[in-house]
Amino acid sequence: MNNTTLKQIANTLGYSISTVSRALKHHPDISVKTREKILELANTLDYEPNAFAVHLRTQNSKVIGLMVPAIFNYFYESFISSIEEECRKNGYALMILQTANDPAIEADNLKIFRQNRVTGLFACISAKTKTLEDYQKLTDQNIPVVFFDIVPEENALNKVCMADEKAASLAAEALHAANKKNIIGVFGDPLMSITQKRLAAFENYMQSKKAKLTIIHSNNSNDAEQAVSELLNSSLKVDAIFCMSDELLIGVMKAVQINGLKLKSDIGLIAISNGFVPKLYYPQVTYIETSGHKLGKLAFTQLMACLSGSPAVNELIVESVLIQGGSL
Amino acid sequence: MNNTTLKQIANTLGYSISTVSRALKHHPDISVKTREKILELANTLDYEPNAFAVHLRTQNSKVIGLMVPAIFNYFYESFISSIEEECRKNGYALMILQTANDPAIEADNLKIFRQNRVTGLFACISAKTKTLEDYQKLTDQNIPVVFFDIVPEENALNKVCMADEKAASLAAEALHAANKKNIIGVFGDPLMSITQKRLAAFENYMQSKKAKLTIIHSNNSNDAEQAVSELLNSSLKVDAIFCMSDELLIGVMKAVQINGLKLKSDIGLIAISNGFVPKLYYPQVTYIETSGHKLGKLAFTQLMACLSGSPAVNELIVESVLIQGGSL
DNA sequence: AATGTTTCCGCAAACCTTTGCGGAGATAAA
DNA sequence: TTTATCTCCGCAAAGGTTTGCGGAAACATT
Repeated sequence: MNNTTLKQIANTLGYSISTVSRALKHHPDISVKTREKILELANTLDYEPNAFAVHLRTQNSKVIGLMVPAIFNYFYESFISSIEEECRKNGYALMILQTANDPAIEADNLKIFRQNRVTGLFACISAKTKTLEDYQKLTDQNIPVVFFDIVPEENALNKVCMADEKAASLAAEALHAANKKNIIGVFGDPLMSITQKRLAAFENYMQSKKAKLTIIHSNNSNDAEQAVSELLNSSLKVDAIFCMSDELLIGVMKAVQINGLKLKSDIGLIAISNGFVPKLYYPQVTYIETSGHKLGKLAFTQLMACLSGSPAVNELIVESVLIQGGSL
Repeated sequence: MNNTTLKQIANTLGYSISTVSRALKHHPDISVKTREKILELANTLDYEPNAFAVHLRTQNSKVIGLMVPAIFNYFYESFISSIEEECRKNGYALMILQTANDPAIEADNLKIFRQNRVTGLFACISAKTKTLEDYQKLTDQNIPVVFFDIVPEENALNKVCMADEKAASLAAEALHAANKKNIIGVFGDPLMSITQKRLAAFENYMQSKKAKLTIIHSNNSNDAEQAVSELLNSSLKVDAIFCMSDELLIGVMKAVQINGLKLKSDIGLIAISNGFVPKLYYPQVTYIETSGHKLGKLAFTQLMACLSGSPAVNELIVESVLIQGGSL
């Protein structure tokens, strides 16, 4: 572990540590000649400031935390990818932890974030999170938290999320425009606020158009496949399916393929999605875009605003847009 | 930033800092009574040790670095997810950076890792990486590097990767067993060693079986879709397709669907894959599994071995296995 | 020649924790 | 009573950096 330190440079050159430190960051107090000498030696010695010492001294970690249920997820990937990009551009490092939707792990993770004195945190609460007090501890320590995607109900929090109601009603609108009247709606865990919002908006629109709606709730793609398959083989008349997420869409597409149905001619399909899954099929599945990438940019901006002392607590929304495929 | 420190606890209780420090980690020198008092106060004050101070003092960061071309990738996700799991279990935090296959960004990232004095690093070199000297700087500082998936040619390095040759010949074997004779092989960038290995093994086996082979190289799923579509519509006789990666498989499946072909009856298909993409379709695509998850576990074990002082530089291989679908 | 300004640099404290060493008091052994 | 052994705790240094303040030398101004 022969890392070069300021001290080493200072000693070999006969300057003080403070002079070296200042020279390295082009402080005007240091003469050009001295600076050059110091920079040169630092360079040949591959000097890198010890981040721990810097952070300890400056009380600023330049590390941002990110917590998601699972990295391995069509939506979060693009969010993460987008955040990482912004972090690097702005000189932050990114620390990522997964909760696996387990509140115990979630609490552990928050502790790790606190220990590492992250500058800020992006958090997607696990579906089963009951209390926010562990998050509160962070904000008590002036560590801003920006919740994204799956966010708590409470008001006085920073949140960025998709326009859930809007996305669901856009989908409903598209189904109506395509003259679909007998519809299966595939939704996720009824306890999640995201499910509730999307379901409410979807039902609301559909009722106003007098469509016949069959709602099912599935926790994963396998469940969705099973449930939809059963319905398709029952006496129920179905002319279209709506999926509230990519995960569920995968199951539904499996069911569609297994039953030998052709999209559009045999059955209509629309989903709320990040875009990756719908494009795997031909014809492409028509979807309402919820861009993790855009959400990431927005979340980062919000966190930066918090860090620069903006007191405003915000709830920001990324608008959704209909992407035409060939499935409706 | 009212973080509680050892000093605060010590002062309010009238003990010295060292006593508090020891009590908190159950050092036998401290009496039970004292320890209890200290633990209690620490608890109500939500004391968390300042990771920077700890790391600075102990010279051990407990942070592990991970660098990939892109997080948003079917293979790397599962690798990352697996690594994150192990890290958390072992008390390490994980710092993730993307290279976007840009050597300049790659160098920047390595600098960030050095500054943060990561305990170890998992690295997947970008396709265009020319020199390893930036990596060398890390190993010079006793930071072990484990290369994974796309690894340098050099010998004296820690590497974990898939059994590339074996995977390709397994696929070839399966094609032969299914009596396929006119085959399109879809491969990636011919400059990547992973492509070369897989191609060589595949061609080698096929030649021995006198199969008619048409090889194409594509850089992404769109290219693959285009190229395969053209071939399918040409006069070429084709009874099966082989894809060396998930990315390419997506394109090929698009072409298959667009041309209205049925897997197995119209055309055979086999891929080397992580498993996620093949399972999206029905029938499921038969594939040779290259598990990012397993690779992650292996890589982690190897890094731990390095950290515990094992001098052995290793090249480890994850064996591949055929997963039967319905596409052959 | 005396005073005021710059220019350039070093001192030392602070950030928070860990840990070797030593020491005071209490208990046990002789 | 003296000596040896424990028990429990504090001192102080170290890890690498940043930064307010002060000071010596050089220069410019009267």
